[in-house]
Amino acid sequence: MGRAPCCDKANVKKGPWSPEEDEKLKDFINNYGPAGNWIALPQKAGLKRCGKSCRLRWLNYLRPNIKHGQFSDDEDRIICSLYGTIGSRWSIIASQLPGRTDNDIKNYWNTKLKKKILQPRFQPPFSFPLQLQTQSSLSHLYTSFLDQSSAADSISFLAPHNYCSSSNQNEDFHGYYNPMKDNMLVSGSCSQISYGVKSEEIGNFQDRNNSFALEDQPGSIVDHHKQKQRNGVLENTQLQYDLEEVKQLITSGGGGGLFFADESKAGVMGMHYFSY
DNA sequence: AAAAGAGCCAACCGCTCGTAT
DNA sequence: GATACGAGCGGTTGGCTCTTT
Repeated sequence: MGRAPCCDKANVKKGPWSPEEDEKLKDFINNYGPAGNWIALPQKAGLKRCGKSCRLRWLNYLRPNIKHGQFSDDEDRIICSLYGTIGSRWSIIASQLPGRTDNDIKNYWNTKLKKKILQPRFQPPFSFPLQLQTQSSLSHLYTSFLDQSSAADSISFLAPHNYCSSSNQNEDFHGYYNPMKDNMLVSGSCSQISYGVKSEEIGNFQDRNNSFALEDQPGSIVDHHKQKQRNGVLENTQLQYDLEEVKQLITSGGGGGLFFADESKAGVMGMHYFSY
């Protein structure tokens, strides 16, 4: 037996709210407060709506100090930064932006901000093969990658024929680029994209001193970059994807374009790659 | 001017979590 | 500890508006 419905679906109105309904809801909440029992509210307020619908309408539209309209650059930055850190936890992100609702931010991210920030902002210091990898040959590439690494059950993020990067500023991740030249790998971290010659062990390779900063802002990003260059060797960070997940991630990117990693496994967010 | 496609956003759905019993 | 239930959350959708052809 399933769970009892929260309201009588047959007798509740759906769809856009009318001004009269808005007034009823506002009046009721102004008189009795927003807290309490949302399920019982519609009946008390004389509304033919589901309690959840009332709650949503109040939180996203009717409550005081709601901010609608254009997001500022500062708000953009906060959203991007938090998304990079915690992912799509919209309610938490909204809590950092007074007047904004989680729904608003979610819509804004999905329709505008995501496209905006995924525009490549810099050119890599080398040329990638121009032809796009075909779906049919993708499996060969990452299969051979697995074979070489002798890691049959896990693999680091691999982006065949793609330039990979991360917008995450807190966590370090290394993504790999595996172009036709088998001896070259590209590693991306939260602060930099590097490339180098693969050594015997997958994941350890010599930095060819062609690292460059992902961001040109002052602060820890640049410091981190220097630190990496001092070390000379970039170590691998296994992200623990199994083969099927890698296939899924890569193919869901359509052979190019972008995808977002599952941060619960990768420990990073905002990972994306571009094809050239 | 009309049709088609893309963009946008309010609202819904179904799930998880926390709490009371 | 098990169960029931409301609150809250994130993903998705439907339909309206805007833009392009």
